[in-house]
Amino acid sequence: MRIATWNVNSIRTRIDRVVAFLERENIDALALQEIKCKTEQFPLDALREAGYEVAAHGLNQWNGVAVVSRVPILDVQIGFPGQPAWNESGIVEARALGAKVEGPGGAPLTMWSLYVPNGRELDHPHYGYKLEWLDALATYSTGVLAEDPARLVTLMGDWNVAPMDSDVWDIEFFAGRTHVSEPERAAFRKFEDLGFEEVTRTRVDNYTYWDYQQLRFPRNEGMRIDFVYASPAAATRVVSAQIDRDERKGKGASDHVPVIVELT
DNA sequence: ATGCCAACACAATGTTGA
Repeated sequence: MRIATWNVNSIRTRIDRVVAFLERENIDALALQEIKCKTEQFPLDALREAGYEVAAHGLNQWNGVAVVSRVPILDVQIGFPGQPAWNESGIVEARALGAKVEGPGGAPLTMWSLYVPNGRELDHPHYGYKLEWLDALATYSTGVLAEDPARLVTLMGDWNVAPMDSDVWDIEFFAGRTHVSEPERAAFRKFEDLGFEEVTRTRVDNYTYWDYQQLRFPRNEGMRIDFVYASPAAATRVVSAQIDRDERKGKGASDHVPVIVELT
């Protein structure tokens, strides 16, 4: 079974690229972030024609997450228990959707599509929100594994954290900025302590994001911030991972590219 | 060989992203 995650930066703008990607890469289930539309605005028709069903959650033009699947979606969770609200609004943003799908060998697989808050600046309230958000996700994930350690779960998406210096094109450029600070990195690493394994790091070496500005892609000045954490049982089923760098090319590309994981 | 920011709402700019 082939699953993937992709910050698509507007599903309505990029629906054709998404359908082409699913078919080209033979993807069974795809976690999307930044769909940038309300749930009812999600373009379903082209995906249905291609044989995919959709679980989506979008409140407005910001954020928004979804899972697109050609294997049956058995259950959907909007947000995770304990997910913090964005303080300035009090709204629990559309940044997490869990879809239980018919997974490898028919075993249920819960795919969490996650769009971790950006943080903006180190002294901005959004940064504290980001750390709280990751901590709350870790707490929830601890409970999930405690209930049943054999569960197949993937925490996949745009983590907005570059865990290692080599995950950014110039660590000096990021001095004093978000994504590389130690608290963010510690919050990311915590999932390893809980028993999750980030399954792409050892299998593929590439950036997953290049800014639209400053010729970042032609110069290969990117960031690695999209990851797939797998529960212990899911991690043992991983056979390969790839980063679809070619998706960043050409007119109408998202600034992120898909990360693909094959499970057996 | 990828190319100098893009998407949204809303109607001229403002917000967000990383």
